[in-house]
Amino acid sequence: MKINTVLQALNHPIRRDIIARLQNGPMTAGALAEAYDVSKPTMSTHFASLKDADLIEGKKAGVSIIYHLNITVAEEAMSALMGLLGGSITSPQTQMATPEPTKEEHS
Amino acid sequence: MKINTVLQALNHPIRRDIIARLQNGPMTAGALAEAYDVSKPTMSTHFASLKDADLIEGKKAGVSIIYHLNITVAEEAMSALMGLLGGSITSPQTQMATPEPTKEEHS
DNA sequence: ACTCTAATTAGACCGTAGGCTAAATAAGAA
DNA sequence: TTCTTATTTAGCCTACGGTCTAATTAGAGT
Repeated sequence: MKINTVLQALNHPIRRDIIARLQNGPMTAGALAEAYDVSKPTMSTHFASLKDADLIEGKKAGVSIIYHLNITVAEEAMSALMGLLGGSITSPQTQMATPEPTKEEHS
Repeated sequence: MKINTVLQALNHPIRRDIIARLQNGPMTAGALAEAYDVSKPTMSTHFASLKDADLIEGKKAGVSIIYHLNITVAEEAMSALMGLLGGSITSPQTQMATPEPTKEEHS
């Protein structure tokens, strides 16, 4: 799971809303597309973005495609974000930090 | 707290790394800037993005500016993301969901 | 007042994300 | 096979994000 790709995917209101809807159960691409006021090709790119992040998966069902959440990756993303944002809760910041001497590769 | 702005802010490796560093304690803008291989003005825009999301706050200290994490907003962001990604863990998806009849405003 | 340092703002450039319409693909139905 | 429906791909356009250099603001010290 790449946190970068996941955050990229979450960084759009429609895509977040798709995730919220899929919490209630799988839906076809067409049914999802009807819920928003953008064209179907545009929705298709949103699906692609979410698939790219592995947050959703699509199964062919006849002529339609049924999308469902990928629970595993959603959980992984959560714990990664907890590591990022929640780390401060347990270790309060009292002292001034000093910068690393070397130019690190940032994730 | 606007989840949109927060995710926007988190959607860059340098900005995530800044947050990670500030977990260890406050740092000046200059000290943070030295840690990455981009220009200081570029770093300044990253600080602005994080400030816009209220994830960090800057205090003037003489000629420098000391940035520190805004724990409150980080926690709020976490619970918002848990609501988004973690909702499926408790309520498993078994049935096919039906689309909402009205074109809703998505958050 | 002048100067030095720290940080931001201004302005420009480039790449990519998000949107559209039109065309292509895939699968069932006639 | 041909038609129809569902979805994606292709091509294009616009807007915005990330980066840079150069200029500007703000403070502290001399």
